[in-house]
Amino acid sequence: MTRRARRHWLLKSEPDVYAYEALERDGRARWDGVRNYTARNHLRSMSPGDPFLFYHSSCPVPAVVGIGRVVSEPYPDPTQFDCSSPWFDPRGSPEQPRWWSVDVEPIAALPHPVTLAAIRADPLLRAMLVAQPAGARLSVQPVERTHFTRVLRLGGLPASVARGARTRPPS
DNA sequence: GCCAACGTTGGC
DNA sequence: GCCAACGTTGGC
Repeated sequence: MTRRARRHWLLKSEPDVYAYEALERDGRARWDGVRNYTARNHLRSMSPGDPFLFYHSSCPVPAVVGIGRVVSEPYPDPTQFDCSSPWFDPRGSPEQPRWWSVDVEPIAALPHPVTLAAIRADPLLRAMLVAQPAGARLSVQPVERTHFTRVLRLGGLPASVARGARTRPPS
């Protein structure tokens, strides 16, 4: 059986709403509520095992603060069917879902968060979408492997951390 | 709080 | 299909 190469991603969250620490606390979370078609398309092309950068946005110091991994296949975002949810969307039906989710788990916090300013200041990183005016607002972004590795290096994590199976200690 | 950038909606 | 109006995101 052949496996497709891992893709790398960047997921944004406002720390006031759902911080990286919350993902560590929860151990696993559904990444739902994405209501942008480009971001949706990225979500839908994720595969279990794909690593991602966890980025804090709309806060005093926007930064990549941790990494995690996708742990499910993409599936219809249940909040679109829930009329009590703020993300309810009557245009989506179980037969023809409009919005998608994946489940994610934390891998590790970055010992040194990599700030947006640092990304822009680094010749190897400044091409990242998150640093571009055109990409800054996209909440689910693809990340090049070289960029992913570089962020880990600047953040003080060995690259092997993202490759291993489960690195969090059992609790 | 301001504002630039961009996505979405809806009239035509 | 075009485009103006509007809403949202997110850095500063």
